[in-house]
Amino acid sequence: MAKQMNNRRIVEILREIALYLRAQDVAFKPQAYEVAAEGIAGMETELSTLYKAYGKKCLDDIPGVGASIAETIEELVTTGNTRAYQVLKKKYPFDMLAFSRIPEVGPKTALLLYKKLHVKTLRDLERAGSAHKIENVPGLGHKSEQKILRGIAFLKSSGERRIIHDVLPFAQHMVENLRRVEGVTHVDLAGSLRRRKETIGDIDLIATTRKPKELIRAFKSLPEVVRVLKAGPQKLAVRFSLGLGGDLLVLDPNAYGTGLVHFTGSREHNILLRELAQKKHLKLSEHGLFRGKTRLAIRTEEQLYRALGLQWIPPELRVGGDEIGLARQKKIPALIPYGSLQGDLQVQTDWTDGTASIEDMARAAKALGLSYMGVTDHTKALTMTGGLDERRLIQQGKEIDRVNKKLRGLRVLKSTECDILKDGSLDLHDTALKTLDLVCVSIHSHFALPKREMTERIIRALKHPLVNIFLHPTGRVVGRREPYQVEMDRVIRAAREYGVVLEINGSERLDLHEEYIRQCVDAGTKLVINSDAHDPRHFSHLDHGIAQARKGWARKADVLNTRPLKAFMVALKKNRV
DNA sequence: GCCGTTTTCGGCCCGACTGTTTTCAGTCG
Repeated sequence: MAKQMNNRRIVEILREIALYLRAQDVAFKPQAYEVAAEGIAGMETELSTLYKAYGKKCLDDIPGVGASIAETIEELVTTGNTRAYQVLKKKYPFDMLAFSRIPEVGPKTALLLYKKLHVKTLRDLERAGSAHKIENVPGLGHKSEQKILRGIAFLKSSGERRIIHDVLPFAQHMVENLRRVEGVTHVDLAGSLRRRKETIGDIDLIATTRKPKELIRAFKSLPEVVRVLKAGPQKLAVRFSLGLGGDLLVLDPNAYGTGLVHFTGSREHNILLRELAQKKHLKLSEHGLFRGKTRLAIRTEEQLYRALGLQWIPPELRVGGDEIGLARQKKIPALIPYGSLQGDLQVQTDWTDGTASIEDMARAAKALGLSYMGVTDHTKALTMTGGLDERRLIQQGKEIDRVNKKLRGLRVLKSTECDILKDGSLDLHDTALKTLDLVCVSIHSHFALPKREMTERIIRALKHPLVNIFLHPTGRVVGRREPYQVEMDRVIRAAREYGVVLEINGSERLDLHEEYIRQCVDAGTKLVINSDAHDPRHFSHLDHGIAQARKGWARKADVLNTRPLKAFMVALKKNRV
């Protein structure tokens, strides 16, 4: 194997090839490269490892990857480069990917800038703009130059996508304010926020109103809106104070369903829907579903999907993969509903690195409608958090007894986030673990073990007869830490075999990734969704955990903490063989 | 370059907005 080729780099190369092809007006191929790139972008498993294990046939199941792109990927994985890309790069040696990230600059403009100004990097381009060279390029002008310079400044300051945990509350606050504007009948989130992608690149809001001018004025004057980029009667593009851009789309109330689908996306999902409509001799756009010039009476999303012969598809599944085929066969399951959790099995307190007492955390959990909560403070191997040893753990049990006596309506469970040591043994003695209601385990050290060794280490821990739940199973933190190297298919099978439940962690870890959740669902490996709260405010993470589960096609029955305490404990013990 | 509930060949999504243009191309979602 040559240079390490990770999925991120493969996706970049496929996207850049697509841009070069678009710039040269090549028909249809760019779309093919983009679809393949999106398919790979949604995977958590590295193609290079899949390829090592299964060879080229591991590429068969990726939507949009056919014979030719499969060869390209094989070339990338084995040699670290590909002929198709090298040829393009040699002909046009400039940073196409970076230029195209500038708002309002696409592949054609990017290529034009390179050809006329011989600029290769963003820095070159910025210099050319400052020297007023861009405005003299035929087809561009002063306004374009200003826009490009502003765009580059924006790129420098914003740093691309943000985690949904930061963006969702920000966007919901705007939605609430806009709903109060006179004449407004609907305001909703659309785009990647509604699909609950783990990172968000822009914020899309959609609305209907009897008084469009009032709504547009109110939107422009929101404190969150710092700059208006475009302002038509139906569409406004702005930049928000969070450092992201976004749109407000004002829809015809008679076409709210089709508008909602259109602006929810994904782009790839929409293309598949419109192709399907076309095959039925219909035309689909944000304005409705049309037969000839007549608009069919479609008011809701459900009606639209039905008219296309499909089950309604929840936004979280609209990725442009296999969801449309399964919807045609009526095989979209009832996903786990938001708000359906009855307990939270991972909560830290001020006994270690949490900010609040057991009692305060319990009251916060109860206020959110939960009826049980597991206290999972760290164990002694994690010295920097003041992890508990056996003696302190038993002391903590007494405090939990005290809180349980005092508190009605919520049961605090004695638990632990027990460290899995390097060799797969546990950080606490069985005698202490036996005093607990349930035992959770996780990894916080030796992240860099070779894959085989890491897998054996984890499986040894799962085999331990007292272990119930494996927390944040891959160690990832969105945007900050890559997952450790581990054979997840083996872990998922072992969890099922030994009756251990895998956690979906709703904090900024979002661990498990949805790809593995779907594998768990298929394998019959049970799941729980936890907040990993270190503070009373963190129970809101549960919602992100549910979104994650939904993206992984999980149903209520797959997630054990949707059950009342008694049934949960029965399922947890029965799950153990 | 991909794909199949009319297809292994012949198709391949739709409209709003802007800028630099005298009628349209490029970008975006």
